[in-house]
Amino acid sequence: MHAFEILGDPVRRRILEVLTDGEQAAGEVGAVIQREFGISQPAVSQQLRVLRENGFATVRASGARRLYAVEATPLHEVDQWLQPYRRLWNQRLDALDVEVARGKRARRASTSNPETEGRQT
Amino acid sequence: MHAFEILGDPVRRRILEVLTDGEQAAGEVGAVIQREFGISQPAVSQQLRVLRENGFATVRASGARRLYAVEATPLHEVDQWLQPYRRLWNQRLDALDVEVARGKRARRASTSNPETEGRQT
DNA sequence: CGGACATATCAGTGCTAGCGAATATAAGTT
DNA sequence: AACTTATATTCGCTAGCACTGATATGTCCG
Repeated sequence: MHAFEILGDPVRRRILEVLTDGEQAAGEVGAVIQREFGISQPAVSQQLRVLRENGFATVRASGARRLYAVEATPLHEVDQWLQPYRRLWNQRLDALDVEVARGKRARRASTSNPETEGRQT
Repeated sequence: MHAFEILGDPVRRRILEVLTDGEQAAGEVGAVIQREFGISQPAVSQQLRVLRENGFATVRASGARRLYAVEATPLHEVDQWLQPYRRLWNQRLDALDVEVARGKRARRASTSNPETEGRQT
C-alpha cells in the first residue's frame, strides 16, 4: 500500500496529527478519534494497525498500554514525492533552494569534492 | 474531497508526474497512462476530471486538444500538512532551515546583497 | 485466582471509487 | 456534408475498504 493511500483516510491522518506531540497510548488516541469521528474502538485499533503495518507508526508496550509514535520514513517519502512540484509555489526562491540542497549534501558527504551534481532524478 | 485522498490513487499520481514537465495534451497523458496501467481512455479521462474538479490541474483548449497543467495550490496544502513532521527527518538541519527562511524574508524585504547567507556555520 | 481495564482480532456487511463498454460532443480534414 | 481524430460523459458492475459487534488476548490488582 502506497504512502499516499494510507494518508488518504481522514481518520489515519488525524491519528498522526494526534501523535505529533509525541508518544500517546492507544486509548488516548482512541478517545480523541472516537469523539471526533464517532467511530468505535475497534475501528481506531484497526487504523492503528494499518499505520503500524505500513511503517507510519511504531508501538511500544508499557504495561497494558500500547504507546504509539510517528515514524518518519513514509512521511519522508511523501515529502520527496512533492519535491518536483515545490517550484510551483517557490518559484522565486528556486535558486536559493538548490544552493541549500547542495550545502546539505556537501556537509553530509564532506569527504570529496561535490561539484556539478545531478539536478533531477 | 481532501487532497490526500486525490493523491491516494496511483493513476492520478502518475498523471501529475507526467505533467511535471509542463502542459500536456489529454491524449499524450492518456497514452502513457494506458500503456503503464493498462486501463481505457475513459478511465484516464475520468481521473483527469477528478484532478480538474479538485484543483490539481487546469485545462486549456487548443483546437480539439485539451492541454492539462498541474496547479500548485492543493499540492502546497499537502506540503504544509507535512510541516510538523519534517523535524523527524530534518532534525540536524533545523537550524539551517530557520536561517534560510530568514534569508528569504530578508531578501524579499530589502533589495540589498542577498548572497553569502544561510550557508554553513 | 478472578475480575476490571486496555487493546487487538475476527467475521460479516454496506458503500463507494474506479473500471469498461457504449456513446456523446466537438474540432479538424477533405 | 461525411469522416476522422480528440476527449468527455453516462451507466451498470465489482472489488475492496472501513465500519460494527462479538470476542480473544493480555495486564494489573485485590
